[in-house]
Amino acid sequence: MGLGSADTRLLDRYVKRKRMLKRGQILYRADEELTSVYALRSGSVKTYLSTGDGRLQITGFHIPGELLGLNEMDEKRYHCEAMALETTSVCEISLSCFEELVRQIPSVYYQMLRMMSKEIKLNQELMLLLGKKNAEERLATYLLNISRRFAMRNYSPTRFNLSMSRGDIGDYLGIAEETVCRIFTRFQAEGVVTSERRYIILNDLKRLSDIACEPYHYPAVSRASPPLRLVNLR
Amino acid sequence: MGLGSADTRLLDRYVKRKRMLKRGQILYRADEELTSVYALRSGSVKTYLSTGDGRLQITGFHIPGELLGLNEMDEKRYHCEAMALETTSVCEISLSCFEELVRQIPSVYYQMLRMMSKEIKLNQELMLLLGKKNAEERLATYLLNISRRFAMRNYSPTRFNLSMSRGDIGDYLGIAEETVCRIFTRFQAEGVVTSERRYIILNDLKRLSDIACEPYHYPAVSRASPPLRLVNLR
DNA sequence: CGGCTTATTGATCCGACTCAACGTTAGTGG
DNA sequence: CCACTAACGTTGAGTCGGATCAATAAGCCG
Repeated sequence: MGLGSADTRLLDRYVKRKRMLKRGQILYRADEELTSVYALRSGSVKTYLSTGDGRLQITGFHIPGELLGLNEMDEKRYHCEAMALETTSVCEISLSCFEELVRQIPSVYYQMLRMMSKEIKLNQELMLLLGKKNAEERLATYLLNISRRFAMRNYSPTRFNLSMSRGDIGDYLGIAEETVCRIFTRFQAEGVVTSERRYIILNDLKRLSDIACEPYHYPAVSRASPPLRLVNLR
Repeated sequence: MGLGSADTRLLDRYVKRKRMLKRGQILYRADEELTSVYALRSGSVKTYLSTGDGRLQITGFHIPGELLGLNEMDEKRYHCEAMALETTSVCEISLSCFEELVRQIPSVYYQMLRMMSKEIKLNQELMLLLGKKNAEERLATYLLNISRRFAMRNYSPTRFNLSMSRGDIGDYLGIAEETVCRIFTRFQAEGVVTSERRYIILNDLKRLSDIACEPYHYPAVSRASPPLRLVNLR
């Protein structure tokens, strides 16, 4: 199902160059022609869409191992803008090289479908959140998603550092920065989480699940197949 | 890029059976195993996700020519529930048949990527709407999207019948049914639209674009490549 | 150390929700 | 074909969650 290590090594030959981004630097802009796809090696990236008058909606936070730019097959043009949240390293793979790769390793095609399918699901969950949940439910849902994501990578599901600001969280959850703060304070007062700026401890996953209005999953159940790794991380 | 008519005829052999649905009937449920994909022939379908306590978010309205169930490659399990909005006819294609088809016509693979890519873009636009737009902007955006969709199929972009109720529109736009009504009334008072229950006339596309906070496109510019037709319609 | 970004808290206000009532339409069964 | 009924659409009144504006504190980077 995944690529073997031989495939990974083969891929190394296709990698054009590594790029380092500092916090706030832009990887690509909306409407720009799609020339490359990017594999994230370290750091993190936000992608977002904006209205004509400057309001923006963050559509996703991306972490090492993920591939950026593959959702754009339809028009060969980036739809979102992508910005580094911290010092970030990506591998740039030119589109022609990537297409050559797909010819050599056809299973990548199927992997792409799976990745896009997963993205669609994530997006739909986010729509449910944006359309129907209140601010508390939004933040609880968000913290649980982060937690699962860390658990999947064998990091602690209950203690972690966020790479995004309160404002970014708000722009992702469709609420104001101030509301994010207030609810962090409220959760802290109730003992559900401990938060010291970007360092977060989740004290009660069960209660968070209740607040988020989601069924409770015991942490670190990673029955799902591992994500596709196109590059060696770090 | 698209399938030829020979391919379409070939596909006919793979179509297992046609299903007729009446308004309110369910095509598939969330968490059900993915056994078939469905090509919509006539009518319309809504897909939606729901929270544990019954709130729901409509993730899309689907019209003839579209393929349902292809977003589920990741876990081979439907993620949304799909319900007919009116009397609707679909072609059921079993998953094994579809996989056989893909082997015989590899271009379908690429088409699937394009379709999913387009869906991701639509979903992201909807996220921006849900996260950052007010009720007026939401309804204006919605009416314009419908209009473009009709224009693409050579129907009138300014006069049409909606197949969904006010409640459905609200559940799609993340606002209450009553709010949808009020804003229809307001738009009507301002002369931007004329609405007689589900029959809608858009009197001023330019003004709608301004309200929606989107750049104005002259109607019926369909430079985009036509959608994939897997079945003959009607 | 100084300037800048980020985080937090308070006060006020408003858009949209909820609840409720009522008119209208379409669908059903006799 | 008509009467009945349930679903749909509309409008009003009152309320409230979260936005906005504003001020201050706390880190962070050069």
